[in-house]
Amino acid sequence: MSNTSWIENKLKENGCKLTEQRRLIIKFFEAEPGHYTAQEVFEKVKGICSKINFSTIYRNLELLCNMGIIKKLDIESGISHYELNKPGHHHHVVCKGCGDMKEIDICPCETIANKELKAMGFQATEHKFEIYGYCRNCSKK
Amino acid sequence: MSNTSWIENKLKENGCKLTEQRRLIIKFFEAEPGHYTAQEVFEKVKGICSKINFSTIYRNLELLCNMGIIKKLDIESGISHYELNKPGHHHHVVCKGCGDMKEIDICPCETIANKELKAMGFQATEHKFEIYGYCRNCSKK
DNA sequence: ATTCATTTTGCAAGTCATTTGCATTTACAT
DNA sequence: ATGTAAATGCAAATGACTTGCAAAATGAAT
Ligand SMILES: [Mn+2]
Ligand SMILES: [Mn+2]
Ligand SMILES: [Zn+2]
Ligand SMILES: [Zn+2]
Repeated sequence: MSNTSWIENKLKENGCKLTEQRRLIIKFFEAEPGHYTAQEVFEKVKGICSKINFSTIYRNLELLCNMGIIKKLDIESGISHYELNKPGHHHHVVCKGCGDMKEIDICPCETIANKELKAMGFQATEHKFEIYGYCRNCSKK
Repeated sequence: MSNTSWIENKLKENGCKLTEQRRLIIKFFEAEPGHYTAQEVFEKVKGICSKINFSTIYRNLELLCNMGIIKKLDIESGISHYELNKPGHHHHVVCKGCGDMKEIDICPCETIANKELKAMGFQATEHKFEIYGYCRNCSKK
């Protein structure tokens, strides 16, 4: 009766093996919700399993993305962030000062975009909405 | 009395020199409005000025971005697109089938996001809003 | 517990877009 | 025509990410 998360069950169901590395990556996302780069995941897991390799991180991040367990965010040009894939969806407010990423639930598609899309015969599958600027702390110089 | 564009004037005002390469890059964006990768700009300009180098393309794209003449778009993970920076701003609807990028003028910030941002004391400077999916042609399989 | 097919890993090397250092060339004010 | 700052071409470097492959680990079947 280990405290196996739904994630680990989902992996098993799909014929994936539960390696220490994989467990640690998952545990990290579950224990410290946030938006992380592959580098950050690597460093965190490396603290516990020092033999882990970067390619293992990438391979597992991709696997977890494909299974819908985590989500890849292209917030910053040239570097991906990953977050646990919560039900529903949300958008981000990103501070260019401290890098903090807050989440917002307002969604442009529900309110304004959908009718425009229908008019142009476009089948939308996903969308991105991010706001950049300075948070309260960073803007008070 | 050459038909010098406002862009070339702006460059001169800032002490930039008008090289053939620079002129050609600008002319391309003006003559064929669209959303281009550095590669695409390179190929187009190379057709006229065969000695042009990729680093010249990148250096000029950055320069033109910094001067607000063109805009860098991070639509696709890992590859930047550039477009002429029109007055006002707009957003994009991107077809995952044919790659076509249509522009839309509806803006989530004007209608919904601004009050939320004010409430959280966030000073927004920019935002991104993109919709992905399949255009009329691509979705009729 | 042992066996074994299959999956996963570590490692090293490879991509690919973009950047950088530097010697040479070019633009343009004088 | 000259001088100087700016820009270019070239080659090498970067940095995030990917891939091939032999060795190791997992877990289902004995
Ligand atoms: Mn989030
Ligand atoms: Mn556009
Ligand atoms: Zn949304
Ligand atoms: Zn907008």
